[in-house]
Amino acid sequence: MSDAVDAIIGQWEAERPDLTDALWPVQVIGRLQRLGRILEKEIKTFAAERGLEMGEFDVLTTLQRSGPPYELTAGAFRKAAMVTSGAITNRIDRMEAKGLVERVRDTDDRRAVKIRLTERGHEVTSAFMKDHLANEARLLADFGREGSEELAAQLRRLLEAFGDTSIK
Amino acid sequence: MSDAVDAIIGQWEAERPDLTDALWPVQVIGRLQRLGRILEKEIKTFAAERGLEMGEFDVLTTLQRSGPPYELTAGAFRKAAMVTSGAITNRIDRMEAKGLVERVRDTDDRRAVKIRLTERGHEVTSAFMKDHLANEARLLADFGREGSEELAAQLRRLLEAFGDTSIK
DNA sequence: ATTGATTATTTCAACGTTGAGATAAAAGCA
DNA sequence: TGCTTTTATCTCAACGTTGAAATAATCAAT
Repeated sequence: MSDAVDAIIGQWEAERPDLTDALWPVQVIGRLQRLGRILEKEIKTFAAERGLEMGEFDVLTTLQRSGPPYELTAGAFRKAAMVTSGAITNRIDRMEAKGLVERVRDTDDRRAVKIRLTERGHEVTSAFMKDHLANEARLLADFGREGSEELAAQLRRLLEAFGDTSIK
Repeated sequence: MSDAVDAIIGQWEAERPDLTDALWPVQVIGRLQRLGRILEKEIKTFAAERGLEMGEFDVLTTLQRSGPPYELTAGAFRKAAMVTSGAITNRIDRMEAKGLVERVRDTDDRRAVKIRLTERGHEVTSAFMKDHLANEARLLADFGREGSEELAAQLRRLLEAFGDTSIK
């Protein structure tokens, strides 16, 4: 069996035989890139159907899973979402306008801004999380749960090799 | 050992125990998303150091590996790069201004536009491909070549499950 | 041959992110 | 107490992508 990445590697071997021995990383990185893009589109569509931008979706789930008091600083989001500070300001502005989160000035450190999930934000998140997970299960249905767990173990090893060992 | 995704799943189990049985897809999809973002940033940085946008980088490599006559239609790029038609027009405009590619009207089908790699585009691509692959090998160095091949086999299975079996 | 549907690309406004600079508060140190 | 450095967030112009509408050429059917 072969996929799109096999085809790409085959093209390189034909056109640039001098690179043949150096192509092995493409087998992993090329596939991870493709899978990342496919999944991003799927989840973006899911979020859009609920009137949410993907980044907003991210903020809501990050807040809910953080547990009481359901608030995190803007900086914490920046790191969790791997985006710049401008993007976070922008997201929170939009979400505050929608009533999903509210800004609370930290009393100890007045530079910091805590983003708190509102009651409405809580309801919205609770409402879609189950469907979201069902959607992800659907995506992996053909691949199977067993295969998923095997694959997950290897992906964990790779993330560790990249030093991605914390959500902070 | 545990990574950022293990931490995320742990948070969900604590905050939403009702979802525990449905969390298994996150082990795969959460990790693929994180890896995708990490790799995207790495390659974006590599391209930027050579004065290229990531999308431009993509066009150059797609053209070179396609072999003689090093030309493809705009539509072929749209599909290969998984982006919209507007993005392709934009990319080609920029790259044409840089002298990396040129537009050639197809004589058979005059709706179609062939994008052809110029001599200069060829040189630029040849110049960075070796470094690009070395950079990817560096990223996977800790994970190892053997582990990479194992992982690649499973990722291929997953891509096939998603129906990603062609570069067309 | 004419009409309608389809296909390929371009145009363009809206959108979210980036990244540098600005603002402001806190921390470190003399 | 002052002074500098560091930290946290916001501001804003530039940038690339999206997605729908426009343009133009080909195909299909009668």
